[in-house]
Amino acid sequence: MGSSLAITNRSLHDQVVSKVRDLIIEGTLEPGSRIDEARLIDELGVSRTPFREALRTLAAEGLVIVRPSKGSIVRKLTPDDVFSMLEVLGNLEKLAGELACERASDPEISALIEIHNRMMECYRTGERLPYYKLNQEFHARLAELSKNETLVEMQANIQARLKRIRYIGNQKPDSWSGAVADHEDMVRALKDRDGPRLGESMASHLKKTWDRVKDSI
Amino acid sequence: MGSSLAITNRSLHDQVVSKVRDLIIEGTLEPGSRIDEARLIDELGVSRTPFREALRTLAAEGLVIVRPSKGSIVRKLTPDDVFSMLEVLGNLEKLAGELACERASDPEISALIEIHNRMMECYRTGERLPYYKLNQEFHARLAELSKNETLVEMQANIQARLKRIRYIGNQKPDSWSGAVADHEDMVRALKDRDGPRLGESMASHLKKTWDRVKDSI
DNA sequence: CCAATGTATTTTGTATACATGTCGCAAGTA
DNA sequence: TACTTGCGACATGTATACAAAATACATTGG
Repeated sequence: MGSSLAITNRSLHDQVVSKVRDLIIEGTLEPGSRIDEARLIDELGVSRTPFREALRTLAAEGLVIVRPSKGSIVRKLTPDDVFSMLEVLGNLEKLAGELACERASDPEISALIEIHNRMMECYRTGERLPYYKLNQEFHARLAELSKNETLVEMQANIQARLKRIRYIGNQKPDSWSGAVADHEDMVRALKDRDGPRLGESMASHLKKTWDRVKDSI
Repeated sequence: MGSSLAITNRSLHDQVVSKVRDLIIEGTLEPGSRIDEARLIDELGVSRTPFREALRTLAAEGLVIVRPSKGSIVRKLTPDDVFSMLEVLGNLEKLAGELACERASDPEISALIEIHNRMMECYRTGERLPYYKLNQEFHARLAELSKNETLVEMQANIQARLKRIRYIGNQKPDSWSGAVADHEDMVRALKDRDGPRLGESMASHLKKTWDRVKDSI
C-alpha cells in the first residue's frame, strides 16, 4: 500500500476480497478450516457486511465454500480437483498459445520474451520466489495475447485457485530444470509464431505440472 | 420444485440469486440498465443484505457489474464478448467430447442419446422452447460425462452468460436444420466413441453458433 | 441567457441490532 | 457406562438504521 497520493478509492469490498484471497493463498487460512468471521472482521477492522459480501465473491471464485447456517470454510482441493483444473487449464493455455501466435503484435511478443529472459536469469541465480512470480506473469500475459477476454478471465480464475498448490509444489528441488526446458521450447515456438507447436508445448507443460505437484496434495 | 417432503432449506441468498439470474436471462432486467435495488427488494420481499450478497455472486458469475457508489447494472455483452465466450466454449466442449468418449459408461451415453432423440422429436413437431431446453441439457450432460468437475463448472458458467443471447438467436427461423444436422453428427461420433471426431464436431457446432447469433447482438 | 456552484434529494455503502438455527454439554435414563 | 434428550451459549442469517457519496436541480453571478 505504498503510493502516497493515489487516492485509495477501492471499495472496502475489493480490499477485503484481495486481502482474504491472499490469506488463503499464502496458507494463513488453512484449507478445510472454518473461517472465524468474528475474529477476521476484528483483525481487518471492517464490519460484517463488506466481509460477508467478500465471502460470496470468493465463494464464486471457488476459493471458499459457504455452508448455510454452518459457516464458511476454506475450500480444500482434492487430488481430483487439482487434476481436473490442470486438465482444463492445459487446454485453455493451448488455445491461448495458438491464438497468440495469430493475433499478437511483434512488440507484445518481445515483451513476453523479455519476461522469459528475466525468468531464466532467476533460474541461473537460483532465486525461486522471483522465478515463481515471473512465471505466473508469463502465463497471464500469454493469455492476454490471445485477445480473448473470456479466456483471460478463466485462466486467471483457475490460476488463482491453484496458486497455493503450485507454490507448495515449487518447494521441491527437482524438476525445475524440466520446467525451464519447457519454457525455452515455448519461447522458440512463439518466436516462430508457430501456433500449433506453442499450443502443444503449453499443454504438455501443464501435463508435467501434474506430475510435479500431485504428491504434495 | 417437485419432491414434496424435502424441506426447502435453501438459503434466502440462493433463492435471490436464482430469481435475479432468471430475471436477467429472460430479459425482464434489460442489459445495460441499472438495477433498482429498492424496487427489487420490495418485489422479492427480502431485505437489502441478502439481495446485495446475491448481487456479488452474480457479479462474480459475470452477469452483473457492480460499480462502486454508482449502483449495479446488468452486464451488456458486446459482440466481442460473445465471440470470445463462444471461442472458449467451443474449445471446452471439444475437450468435453474427447474426454466423454474415453470416460463415459455405455448407459451414460445411452441416456444422452435419449435426450438427443427427444430433441429430434421436438424438431419434427416444431416445438422451439422444449427443443431449446433439451439442447441446454444435452450440452450440460455431455460436459458431465467428461468426469471433469472444473470443466462442468466453466461450461455451465459460460452457458449461463450466453443463455439470453442464444435464446434470442433462436427466434430466427432459418438455421435450425443446420443445428440439428450438427447434433446428428455428434451423436454418431458419440456412438462410435470417436473422441477426435466428436471434438471437432462440437467445436464446429459452436463456430456456427456465432454465425447464427451475431446479428442479434 | 448560459454557466457554474452550492444545496437538496436520492441511492449506495457500512455498521449494528435483532432473530433464528446449530452445536456442545450436561443430566438423566436404560 | 453408553446413549439419548433437552437446554443454553454462540455463530450465522436477516433486517434496519445511519453515514457518505453521487446526481439532479435551482439559484446566483457573469
